[in-house]
Amino acid sequence: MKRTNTCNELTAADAGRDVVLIGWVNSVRDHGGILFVDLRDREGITQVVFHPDVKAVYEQAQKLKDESVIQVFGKVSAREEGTKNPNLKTGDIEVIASDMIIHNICQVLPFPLEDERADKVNEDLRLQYRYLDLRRPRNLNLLRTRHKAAQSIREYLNSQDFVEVETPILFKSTPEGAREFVVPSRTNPGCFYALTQSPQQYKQMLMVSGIERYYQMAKCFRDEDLRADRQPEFTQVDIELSFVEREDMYKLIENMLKKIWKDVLNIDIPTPFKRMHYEEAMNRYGVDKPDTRFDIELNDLTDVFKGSQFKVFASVVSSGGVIKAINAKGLSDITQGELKNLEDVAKTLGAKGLAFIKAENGAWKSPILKFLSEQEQDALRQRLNIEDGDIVFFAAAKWEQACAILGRIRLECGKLLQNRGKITIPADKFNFLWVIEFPLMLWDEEQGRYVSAHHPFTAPVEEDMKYLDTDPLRVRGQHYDIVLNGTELGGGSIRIHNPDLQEKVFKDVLKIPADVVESRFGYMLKAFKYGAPPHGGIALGFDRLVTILTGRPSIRDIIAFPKTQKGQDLMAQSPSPITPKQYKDLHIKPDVAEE
RNA sequence: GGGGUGGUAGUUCAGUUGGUUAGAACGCCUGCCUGUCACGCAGGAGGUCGCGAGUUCGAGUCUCGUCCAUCCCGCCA
Repeated sequence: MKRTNTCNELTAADAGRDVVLIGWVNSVRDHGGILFVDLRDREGITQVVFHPDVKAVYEQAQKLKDESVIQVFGKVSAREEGTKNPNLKTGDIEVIASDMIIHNICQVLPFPLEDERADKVNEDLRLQYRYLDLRRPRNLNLLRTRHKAAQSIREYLNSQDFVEVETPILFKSTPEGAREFVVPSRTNPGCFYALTQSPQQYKQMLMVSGIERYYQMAKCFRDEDLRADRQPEFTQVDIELSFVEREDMYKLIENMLKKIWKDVLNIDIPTPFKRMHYEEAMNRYGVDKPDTRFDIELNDLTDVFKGSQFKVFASVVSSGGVIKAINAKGLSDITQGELKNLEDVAKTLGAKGLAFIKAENGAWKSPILKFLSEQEQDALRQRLNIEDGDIVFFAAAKWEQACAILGRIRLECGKLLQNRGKITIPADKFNFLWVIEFPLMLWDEEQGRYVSAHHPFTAPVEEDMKYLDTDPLRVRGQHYDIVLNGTELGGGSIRIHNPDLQEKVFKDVLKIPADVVESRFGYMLKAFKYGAPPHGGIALGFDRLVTILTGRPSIRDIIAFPKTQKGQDLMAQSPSPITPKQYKDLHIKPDVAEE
């Protein structure tokens, strides 16, 4: 080995020992007659001292640049009182250098690596030099935390007799779901693989195989536009079990998350988690992944405005829509700019505007006040508990849309109130929540047919089975989402294992043509006829999980080599063109014609 | 595909109603300095103001286009 110790190890007890350290030059402080180097490896920092009496080594040291890699031979020396550095774990000692090997002189850095400054540097520059950005101890530790979380998950699932199985990444195209990355097949001209969006079908096949308990840290790929919490390739903790019911899944995942939080953060999270029906989540919080760390909730006022003189609301009600409102308590001091922002948010979700009532100095101020009758105002005051200092926002639209609008407004108000110090949304509070009883189907206006709310393999809730033909929207699925502080960590379901029911869902309910069903899912339907066990599973977004564990704002922070919003790797510069020969071998032709 | 924000020195930023030679901090280079730990001190170099048009006597500044990054909507069965 090139070293005797790492840079976090040496203490006063080691004084007098001959040691070898190797690492990066964190900083050089040249005092003319004496020179200090802070030597850093992944474990810590140790101060190395170069004296001019060891002339050759001292002169070498004067040429050192930050981030160069050096190997230092020397003797541990206890620092004299007054020269100790209490901020450093090894601050009681220093290594007096007697010899040094310079392994690599570092060029001038493209950006500073010191955290406070580096965090402000343009992300595209940092991504070009991702290896340098990662070298910062903070970022290196993010990868180590990620590793720790993965270990914790494996330990837990292994202890529960799960078998980790690797499933193919080259799968077949399933155009029903997300847009896919497609891979041309050289040996099958004109045919393409698709990279797995998730190992869903493979893991269900493993259940038919009889593996009973499967997991995988599965790489998944989706060719959709990126977000702060979305990358084109990402990792799922993919789990599937046979002979289980929903309750078993809840317990399994609760215990797993409990262990992760204990192992990584040393925090005990209480179990079991709360459960909330989809409809309740929508009605109270306006989303299916509510952040329950703060109290503002939606109210339904549809009945108040039925037949109202206020035509805008009344007409929405008469056409089957709803009127919903939230009271952002204490936010009447909202600025014009902030109000405008909220309005813009509402508009991006399809609202025509954002009606509000401000309660200030004992009076209500609102552009819609003149349309509201005495009774309506009284009803609002009571139902929404409107007091001085409050502001109420309204949404009038179809149920889902009204919920969605106020769900977003709720989150925005939460931020504004938090900035004003009027509420606290604690970052260290972990409100885990199961959202359950989702509808199995949604009506897709564009396609003019029912579509699966999640995926077509989800089993219907037993007692709703009877509505499958008559009123599919009324059928709830045996689906569950695990939600944490407003983030969907994952979701899963008990699956259909009856081939007749599965076929019925494909053909009769989802109206997928028989030949398409056959080509896309034929092997599954066939497999289910050979002894398919009842089974269910879940997939948790591992990157999101680690993002939350580390408290980072972006998923990119906890991925070693993340891609930009356009899906590029700025360091390796992918994607990139391929050669004409490659096109030929792959039996494809370039088409970069203008749209 | 749509909307917002940003792009000025290696980095982070400032740059007034359009007006002389575009500034600061850190970094870099040179010199000095024997106890610093974000060492200090003195001096110096460093710019196609993302790119391309346009308006103007004159554009970092105004207009249009375009590229890149980022946040959001659509999308993510």
